Amino acid sequence: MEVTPVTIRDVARKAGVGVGTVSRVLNENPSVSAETRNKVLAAIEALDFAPSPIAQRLSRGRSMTIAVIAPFFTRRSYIERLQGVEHVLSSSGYDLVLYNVESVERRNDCLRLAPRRERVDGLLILSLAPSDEEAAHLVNARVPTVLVDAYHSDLSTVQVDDVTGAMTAVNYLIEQGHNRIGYVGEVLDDNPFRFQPIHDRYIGYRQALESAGIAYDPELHAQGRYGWRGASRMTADLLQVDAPPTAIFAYCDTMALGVLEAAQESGRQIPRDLSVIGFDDVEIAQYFQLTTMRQPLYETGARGAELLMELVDSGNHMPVEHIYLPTELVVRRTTTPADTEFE
Amino acid sequence: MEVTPVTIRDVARKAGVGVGTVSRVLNENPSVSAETRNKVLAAIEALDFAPSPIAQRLSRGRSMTIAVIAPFFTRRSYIERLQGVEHVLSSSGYDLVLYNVESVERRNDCLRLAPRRERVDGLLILSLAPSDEEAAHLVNARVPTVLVDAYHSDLSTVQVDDVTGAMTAVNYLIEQGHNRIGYVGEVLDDNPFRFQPIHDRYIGYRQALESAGIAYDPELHAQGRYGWRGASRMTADLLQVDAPPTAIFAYCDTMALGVLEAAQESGRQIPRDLSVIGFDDVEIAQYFQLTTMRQPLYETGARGAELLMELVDSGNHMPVEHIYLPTELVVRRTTTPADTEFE
DNA sequence: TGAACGATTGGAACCGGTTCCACTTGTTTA
DNA sequence: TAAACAAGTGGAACCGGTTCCAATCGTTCA
Repeated sequence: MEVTPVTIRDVARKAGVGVGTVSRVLNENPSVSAETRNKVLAAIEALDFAPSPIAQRLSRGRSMTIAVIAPFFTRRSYIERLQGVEHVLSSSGYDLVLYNVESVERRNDCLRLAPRRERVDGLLILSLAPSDEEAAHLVNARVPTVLVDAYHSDLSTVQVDDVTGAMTAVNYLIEQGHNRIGYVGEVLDDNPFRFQPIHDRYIGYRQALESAGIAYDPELHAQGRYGWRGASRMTADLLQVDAPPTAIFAYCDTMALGVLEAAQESGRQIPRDLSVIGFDDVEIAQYFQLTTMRQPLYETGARGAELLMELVDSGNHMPVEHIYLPTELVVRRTTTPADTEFE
Repeated sequence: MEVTPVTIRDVARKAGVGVGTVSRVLNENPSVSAETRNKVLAAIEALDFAPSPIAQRLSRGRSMTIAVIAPFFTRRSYIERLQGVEHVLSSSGYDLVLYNVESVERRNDCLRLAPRRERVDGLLILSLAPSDEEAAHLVNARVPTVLVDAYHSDLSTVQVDDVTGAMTAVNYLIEQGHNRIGYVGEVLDDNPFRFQPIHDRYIGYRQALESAGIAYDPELHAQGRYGWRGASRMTADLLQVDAPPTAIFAYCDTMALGVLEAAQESGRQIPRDLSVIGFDDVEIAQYFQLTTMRQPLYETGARGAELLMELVDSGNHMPVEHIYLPTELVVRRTTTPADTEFE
């Protein structure tokens, strides 16, 4: 018994109508009489017919597919954004084709090749900022594109204001009386994926210090990779300088975990001896009672997908839009005023 | 300036050949003379032509698409498996269409609707065990299907032996001299997604106790949901019974975190007062120095994808295969022999 | 009463590839 | 020298839908 591919013509024959009529029934075209519609529906039922999405795509000239390019590594924040994207896309009938970016070559491949032809109706890029050349290529190919957690002036974007977020975090520490505030962050100069927040949060840190009249001390600024392990090593070094920091702002919650670990290993108590503030508010931050900047991860993904849907529906004829979602300071138990006396 | 869709016929005209020849060049059919091939390649280059994947799919009768159905929640373990899947698929030229399952209805929708017609060439289902009826439906639709982290006798599967894994974990605790061993797990009787490990790890726990001659004590078995928060609450209760456990086996690392938290809140020191062992070995387990059963998450995903590729290439004519990957006990710092004296 | 009109409907053409059959040309075989 | 054969190529038919144009038929309007 072979699988018999039932086509729209089989249905037409069975129902005694033309193929156009069957197609109209499938597409809920109102100009079909109730009687005819019922005949067709009965035939569809009897033959267990389902239209071929591929044939529909070819004849409609739309792929009903959105490509999502994401570096989903191991990091929680990418997952949460991806969930927001998936949720919106799945309820709008588009297929989500996932391209994972795990190397810089693949990043470049994806940005160059994905928009080729009518392969996809839209492109949603997570966290990867295209170069001017790449952006021009995307615009030129007329593929509706939205960037999430990344910026380019020529493309619509959904982001969080990382500069302001970082400033808020550092300002909070300053308000608490800290003035030796360390920053444990990602490597600034070598950023092959072009992650925007790496740059912006550092800027926010610098600006907060500057506007409070605190001099930037390179000794209190550590850069490195490898998540919490790296952060832990960097923090260990940071805590050994002559005038160690009384507070540390970490680039992300994962790195904040490393900060906490190193602080404990150096015999410090949190928050008495060191205030720590993270960024992202991923789930584990709650477990550690970590004070952090919440950024609406799921929402940026969802909002980006919604924007992309609008862009696709408009035939890519919408003005470029830059959406910023607010961050929020979440105070938990890893921060405290400077010089607090504990019993 | 409109986007001009360049077709194979434009290329044929430009190169002064027939469309069949262009198609042959595209598909690297050897029966094209070098001279003709060069003419065609030049025309392709000149027109910046790229074949339409959709048209290829329609005429070839293959969608070059694999649907991945996954409950990717918030849990790290799903992500790691998904990464393995993505890696294999992306290097074999198939598109990965992601269906996230976040509710039981969506689970049922996906299992019923996804295999409809030639929508996809293959189906990879993560962690969701189909019912007999659903499995029959899948077999009947002749869609190549592989289950990862789930079992059904009629479908190929890639799994870890959870029963043995759990036994290994509990046996280790028994060898360490523990005989009051608690189990903090997921709810057994109400398992709407039909997650297999929920059942199997419990069985392993029971079998390990039984073969060591230790009576199962329902008071030491807590069931609940909501990740570490739930586990934390359950553990708090468990530690208040008359003869509290000296060791706890947690269903997964996330729940083990809750166990650790509750133990600390009850004033216990880990591992002196309570040994804790988890399952999965996700990244955070290293941070906590958690003793756990490592299961090869990435590898199960990758292996499942490879198996699916073989199945697809064979035209779905391969015998059903059940692959088991080994688990491994990873001893870190949350377990210790019973009655150890610490200075 | 005849023309004009709206509601339905059939089906050819089309979307952009692949594939197979027929045909040409040059070479080898009997 | 004719027949057989291989290599290379053109193009119609096809994949399974959608869409548009033309045709039919019962009404409505002048």
